[in-house]
Amino acid sequence: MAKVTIKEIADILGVSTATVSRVLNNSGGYSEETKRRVLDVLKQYNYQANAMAKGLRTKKTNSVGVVLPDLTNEYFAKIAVAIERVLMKKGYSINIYNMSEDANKEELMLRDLESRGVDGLIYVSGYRNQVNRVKELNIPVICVNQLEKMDETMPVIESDHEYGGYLAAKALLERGTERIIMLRDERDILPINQREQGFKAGLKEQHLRPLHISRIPFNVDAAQKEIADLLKNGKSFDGIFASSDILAIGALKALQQHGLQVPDNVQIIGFDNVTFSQYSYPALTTIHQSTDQLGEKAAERLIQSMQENHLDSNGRIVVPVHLVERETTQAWRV
Amino acid sequence: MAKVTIKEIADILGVSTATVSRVLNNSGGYSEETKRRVLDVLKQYNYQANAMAKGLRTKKTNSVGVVLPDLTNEYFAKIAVAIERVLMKKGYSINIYNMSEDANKEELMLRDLESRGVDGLIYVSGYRNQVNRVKELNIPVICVNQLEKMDETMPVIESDHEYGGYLAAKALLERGTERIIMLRDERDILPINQREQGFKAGLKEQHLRPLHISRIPFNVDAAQKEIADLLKNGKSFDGIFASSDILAIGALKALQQHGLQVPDNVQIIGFDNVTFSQYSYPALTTIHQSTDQLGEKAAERLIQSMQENHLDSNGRIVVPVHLVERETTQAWRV
DNA sequence: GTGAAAGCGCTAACAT
DNA sequence: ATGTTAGCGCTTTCAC
Repeated sequence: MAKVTIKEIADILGVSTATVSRVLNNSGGYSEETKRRVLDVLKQYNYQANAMAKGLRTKKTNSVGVVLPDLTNEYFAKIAVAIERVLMKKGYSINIYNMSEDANKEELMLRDLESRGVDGLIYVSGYRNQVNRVKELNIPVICVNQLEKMDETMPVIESDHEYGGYLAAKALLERGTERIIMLRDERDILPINQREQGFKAGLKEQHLRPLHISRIPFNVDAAQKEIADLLKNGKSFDGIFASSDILAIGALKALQQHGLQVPDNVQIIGFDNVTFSQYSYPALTTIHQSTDQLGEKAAERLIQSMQENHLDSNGRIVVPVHLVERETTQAWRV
Repeated sequence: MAKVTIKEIADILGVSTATVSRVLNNSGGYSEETKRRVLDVLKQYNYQANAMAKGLRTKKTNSVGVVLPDLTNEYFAKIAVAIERVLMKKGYSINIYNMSEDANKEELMLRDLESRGVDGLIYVSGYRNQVNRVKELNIPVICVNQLEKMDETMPVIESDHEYGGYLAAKALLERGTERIIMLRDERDILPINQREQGFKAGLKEQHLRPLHISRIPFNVDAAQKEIADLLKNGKSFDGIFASSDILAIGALKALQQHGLQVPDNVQIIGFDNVTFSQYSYPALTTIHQSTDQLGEKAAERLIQSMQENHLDSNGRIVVPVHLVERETTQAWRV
């Protein structure tokens, strides 16, 4: 029951700890015969290496940190799980640092990161300053969907937000809408700005512009209130592009409470394809972001960096997005 | 930049490592004067203890494991975050073990748990056998909402599932429904069984019984299909109690697609009060479970166990639930 | 009040 | 092919 150590295994076999260690690490320098004997006893006693002793000696912990803004947000949780799936297979375990949008935690996180000696870090949705502080740890860092432009040396994995916005504009136009508004997260962050850019570019191809762009806090209630206000003020529109499904859901609710039919009177396209978007009524048409690919690619890239033991980058990886057509848009018309 | 060690601090000050260590741990045996000097240099060099060296020496890691079935499920993520909030304040960091409903991972988790030497463990939604295996680690373990009856020595924090079911029945009856069906997770697990018990007890008080109980897989589509089938087969009902919001959402969708009005023709009550339940249309009436309390109480209790260094229990803690009335039920009728 | 030294469990030179 | 040994960074007796 008490954990068995290398020394005890060695004593049982009458060999040295070095031999046991060699077998454990497959580092060669022993006969097939000893290998077999050692392995047997190891298994028999269910030997489990002491990670702290090993880490102290080797300066490698086989663990990586994952920093994200909010674990209760399905989108981030999915990315974390995808990262874990890949890293787990390679023998790494992960420490999640849930920032809870709380600046105080940053200091605590940095201390913990340093104290525990993670071998690498994946920073999801970080601001430039936050990421720069983390770089001082001198371990490989990968960003996923960064919120501000990083310096050139930072490897980044991101969704094709701009093309997503473009797809939304195109889809709305093809389905006959003409007076389109955009509902966007008020924060001046890269992914949202890029979605807006792409969206405008899509409209511009048809020599159109958004009728109106609302900048609102990132939550359902704000979106609901905003659409209700626009309606109350007599604003007339037949299409909405929301920068996130969260906002689209709020818009949908406001329209329904105002007695408007979706998609007959107003069509809506969201962004992210969160699980719930398929269960609203009507089900939300949206731009799909692949959290799986985001997480997997980030993990693969980090593993590569950790093995090659270099910190610098070879640029960005852009993960494609696509339109998921459901019920808040009409059948294709053109 | 390179991490500074106790030895370096000691050399700078011309004292021994022992003295620095004593100051660091507030263990006394030094003058106020030295304390001040040591603290100064510590701060100046931004000293950060090496967690591995410390852990190796003290056999304490100041970390606890949190095992849960699925991180991408908001319910579990919220519990994890609540646990973290409490433990973080006490200087613990947490390792999340996301089982992804995958039995293979259990072995990996146990190895990792042992190897990293966590000081305690919180097992969320575990089966008896799983928890028993974990008990062999000889560290304090707390269960949250266990899926099967544990032995008497296991401390458990759980929602009052039974009373929740009772509340749902009472609410449905008070709002005039008479032909009530229940939609439940098909798995034979404690929380769901208890909700059913309470629900039946509530009906029985009015000398009623559920018209029908459907056992279905735990996902939206299954619920939607089940209600669609019942409707197709001419089953007539005016109230639904779903054992989880997830199922309630599926039911709502099926009713809407069948042209039925909620709550006019059919009233629905769910369970859990997941974030999304307030944003469905109409918004879901549901039984609220406090993930915050569940997580906080589990963490507090674990801290106590770890400090007292005893493994046994003092029974169960039951966290209250309550009805959250929204739009899938009618106004109170008597 | 302070220092010397041992040792936690492991790996990696360096011997043999 | 195998053993001996030093040491990773820390805490904790035991001396003084």
